[in-house]
Amino acid sequence: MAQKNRLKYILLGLLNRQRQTGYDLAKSFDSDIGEFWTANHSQIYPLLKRMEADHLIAHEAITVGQKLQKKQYYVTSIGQRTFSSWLKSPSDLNGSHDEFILKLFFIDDPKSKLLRPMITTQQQYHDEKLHHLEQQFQEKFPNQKRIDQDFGHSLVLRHAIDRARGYSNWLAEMVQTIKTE
Amino acid sequence: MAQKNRLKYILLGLLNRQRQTGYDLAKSFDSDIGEFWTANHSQIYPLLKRMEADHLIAHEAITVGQKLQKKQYYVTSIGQRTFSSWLKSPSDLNGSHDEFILKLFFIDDPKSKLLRPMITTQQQYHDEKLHHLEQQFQEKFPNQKRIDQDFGHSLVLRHAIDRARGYSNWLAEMVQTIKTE
DNA sequence: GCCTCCATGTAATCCGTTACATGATTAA
DNA sequence: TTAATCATGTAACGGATTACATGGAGGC
Repeated sequence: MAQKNRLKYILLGLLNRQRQTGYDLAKSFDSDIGEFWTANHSQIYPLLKRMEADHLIAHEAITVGQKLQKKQYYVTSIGQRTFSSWLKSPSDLNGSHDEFILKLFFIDDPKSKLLRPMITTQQQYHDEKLHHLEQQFQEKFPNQKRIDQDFGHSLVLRHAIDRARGYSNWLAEMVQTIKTE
Repeated sequence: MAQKNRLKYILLGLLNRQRQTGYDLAKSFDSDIGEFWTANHSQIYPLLKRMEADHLIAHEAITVGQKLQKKQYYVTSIGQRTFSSWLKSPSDLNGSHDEFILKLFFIDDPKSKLLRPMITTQQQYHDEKLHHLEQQFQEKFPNQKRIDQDFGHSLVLRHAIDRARGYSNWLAEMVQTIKTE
């Protein structure tokens, strides 16, 4: 296997909100979800077929006008269980696509019981990561001379630290937002 | 084609610093560059062969001990031109792997003439992006009611804004750092 | 009638991960 | 002598992009 097939869960999540066609799903990646994830229709259509074969979704054929057939997909009960167990599973963020963000996107209810444990797990991870990065910086760039030797690397590492810090702050803010609700 | 084969440029960049083996290159992804990019040896070895066939790199066979042969790769003049023209080309960051960061990693000299134009291009991009995201937030979440309806989405969008803002600040700081040198 | 958008697919190709496979060197 | 590390590869598979391909609906 290559990746984790996160797209499958995105489609389940979107269909869970409302039944729609492959075309509609593809459009979502031009707006909303496209802010942090990409997918093409050529990837979506075959996947929908596979998901239907796996009984995660099903479709209803709808005729528009005289001839045009469109397939309106909806999530089966198996699909719903699959999706919700994915939401509860630990998120691995391997550098690029952030699975945590993705899961968060599908938590519509601010009072969801899932939120708090998800966030605290993520906080642990990010605190460790931040600490690791700061340690790396200390080790690799203890003085200005080293920074001048490896300038780009120092900038990138500093950026990674900034980002991790920003992430941590964002998580902390989120906890506050939930607390007051 | 699928991606942009950025790994090719990473390998060129690393080899440009010092000639080394595929094994050494693979190790880099466990430390330094691994902070923001991943690659396995099973991806690296075949790619090195292809790059050699394309005359971007060449190797010298070295015998260690009695039998062990290792291949020490180095960049050819064609490879050097390829690498430097990549450094100068516009960076597209399609959501996940950030090519700008990657390029920055290879700018060793804080006085490099490449830095300033690279940064200003990136600043334009990010200012636009930040503006776009803020506009999106205004449009989609004009009041608390909307936020409560689509809580996860609002959090994710807010995070994207935070991140873009952090990125912009980081770029601005970088300009300052360069200015004073 | 024509253009835009809706709607659905396949093919070719490349990228990337995991697993399989082998063997040499070196230091404890 | 044995374990860790060095060193290099291939195979299988799935993920993702680009291009190719077709046709209907609806508005002007």
